[in-house]
Amino acid sequence: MNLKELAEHLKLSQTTVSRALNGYPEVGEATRKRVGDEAARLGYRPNAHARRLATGRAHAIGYVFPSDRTVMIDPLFSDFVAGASDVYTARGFETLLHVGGQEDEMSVYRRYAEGGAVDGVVVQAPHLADTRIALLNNLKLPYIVHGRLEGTESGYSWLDIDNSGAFRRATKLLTDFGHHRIGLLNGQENLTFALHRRMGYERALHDKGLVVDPAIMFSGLMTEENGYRQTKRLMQSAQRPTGLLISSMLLVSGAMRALHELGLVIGKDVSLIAHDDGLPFLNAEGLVPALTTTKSSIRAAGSRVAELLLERIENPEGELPHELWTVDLIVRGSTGPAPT
Amino acid sequence: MNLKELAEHLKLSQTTVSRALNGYPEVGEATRKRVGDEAARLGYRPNAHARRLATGRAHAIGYVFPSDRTVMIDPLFSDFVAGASDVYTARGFETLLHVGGQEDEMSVYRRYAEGGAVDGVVVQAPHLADTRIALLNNLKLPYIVHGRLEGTESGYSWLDIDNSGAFRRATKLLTDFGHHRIGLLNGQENLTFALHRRMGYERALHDKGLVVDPAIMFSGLMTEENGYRQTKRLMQSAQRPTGLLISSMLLVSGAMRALHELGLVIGKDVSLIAHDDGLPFLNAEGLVPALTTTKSSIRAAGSRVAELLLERIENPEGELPHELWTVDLIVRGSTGPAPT
DNA sequence: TGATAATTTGAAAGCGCTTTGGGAAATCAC
DNA sequence: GTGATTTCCCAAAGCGCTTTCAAATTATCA
Repeated sequence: MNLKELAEHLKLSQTTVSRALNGYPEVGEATRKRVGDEAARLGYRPNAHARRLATGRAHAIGYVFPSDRTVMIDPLFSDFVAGASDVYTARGFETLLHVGGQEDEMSVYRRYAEGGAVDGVVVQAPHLADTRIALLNNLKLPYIVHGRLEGTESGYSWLDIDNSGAFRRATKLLTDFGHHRIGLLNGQENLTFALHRRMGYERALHDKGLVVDPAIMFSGLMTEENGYRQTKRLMQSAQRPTGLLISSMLLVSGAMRALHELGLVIGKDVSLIAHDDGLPFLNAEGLVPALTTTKSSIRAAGSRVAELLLERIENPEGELPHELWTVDLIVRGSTGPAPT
Repeated sequence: MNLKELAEHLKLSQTTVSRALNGYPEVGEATRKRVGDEAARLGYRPNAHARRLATGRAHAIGYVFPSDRTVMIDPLFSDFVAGASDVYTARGFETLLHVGGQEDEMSVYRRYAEGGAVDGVVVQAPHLADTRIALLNNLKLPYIVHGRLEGTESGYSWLDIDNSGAFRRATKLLTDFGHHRIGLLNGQENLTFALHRRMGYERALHDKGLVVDPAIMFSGLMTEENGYRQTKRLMQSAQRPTGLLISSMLLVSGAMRALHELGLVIGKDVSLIAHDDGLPFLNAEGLVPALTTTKSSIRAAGSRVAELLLERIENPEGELPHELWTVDLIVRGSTGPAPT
């Protein structure tokens, strides 16, 4: 069943049927209803590709992830995309996913733009030497960055959480509790989110006149195993920290394992604050003790990014949107006064 | 730059240029080279939608996930899709993703099929009352099931791992070690993979003449928290198990936390075997003690499913492919003789 | 009532590609 | 040299929609 057949069946022109179905005003209410009813009854579905060709709009958004596992390794991405998918579907957009492979990220963008495969893309996990933005500007492919570039916040649209502020507050909570030796288990610091977290952490230390000691810091893949190993390393060092800031729940998972093994009591011997992206399978509140966290839903961010991107596509000449989300600090049982 | 312009520039017809670019034989080698070179030089990219419209093939595969979180909750899916994406891109296919939202899974399939949006779909996580297969058969939309339906293995194409065999062997390992009270922490048993695992487990118990005790079994969401809670429940019950079979690494993560808390030594007081999908962020070998696992890479399965689906699309009349993968049992330090 | 405006419908062009059905030129057999 | 193949290329149709431009119908008003 295609438009032509439907039109013939209704004894109307394709034009009218198309208009009726797409909500154009130049069609009588009676006709519109008749067309709508028949289309539904016969199960007519417009051919997506024909529509795209005719309108020149892809009605699709692209998500491209690099082939090296550094980002994919983190299960965050599924929640992020899930949050967005809702939004797209509601607006009649498809979600295109591309993960790794031989073709590098840049040439995928190029292919997307030049072949008209998508109307826009979401840029994930910006890093320090990120060249994606420049390319996308060049290609005139609308995009929105989840996160921020380092150094500049203008000239592109973004949505980010206040990583720096969150970690600053978290660190301050610990210093206020009397901790003066606080470790940091962070993501790879060539990713701006991780860098910002470190900056917030260092800033809070400076505020209190405390030293920043690289010996009790870690930056790398946020796996359970790294959480375990690094926590062990830190806690077995000569001057072990009494507080730990941890950038992801997976790192925490390993960290807690290490602490248990060392016989250290969380919230007493050592205070823990983790960043919680709200992943459904690893709940900070369900731990014992319940974790103090800086919390921000990655799924909600995914949805909002999607909305902003669609707005941008509708109105390419408008202001470049940007949003900075504050992060909740939720104090639970894993933080307490520094041991004396 | 479109085909017409490229053709004019080359002083050739669109026909010839199209054929040269797509590798048809009716074009001279010299011409083909000239066309290819110019196309590359000018950065010509065929418009994907026009091609789809002309060929009637979408060159896209759909992945649709239900809106309830039961599947999405598990980060497996990202690795599964990542494995597939490689394959698709190499063959010029896009990956379409749809997650939840108002529209239910079934109507997404319908839309995909009737609107020609995709050439095929991958069906994930089949469950007992699964109606997707019937619908897809009806819609004549090629598909492949990752997993199996309950009761029948013919009439549809599938790729599955031998869940039943894996858990049977794992259970046998424990019974051979002298365990006769073995707990099971499983996924939701309306999902066939989980059901099969339980069947393998029960079968092995029967083989040894051991009773199947529902009191030391759990079926539900595979979250860290459930792993923790259920392990606590089991180990605090009157007749606590000396062995534990666990369906996912996330459950294990919680289980180990509970065991540490209870002061039970893994591999001695209690033996652990987990199913490991090869997720990069939670490594069974890195745990202490290293975990005995039934291991099967979900990423590899994702790739292979993709290949099979593409074959099926190329040759819709061919045999329905199916593959059953055996699962490795890797014995490490978390299993040992039953305590006396 | 006739002129004008507003509403409703249609014919046809066009989006950028693939592919059918030929046709011209080159090659071959004899 | 002729006719039969083979090789290489092209014009034009068509995929299923949207949208422009124009026409037909109905409503409005002096």
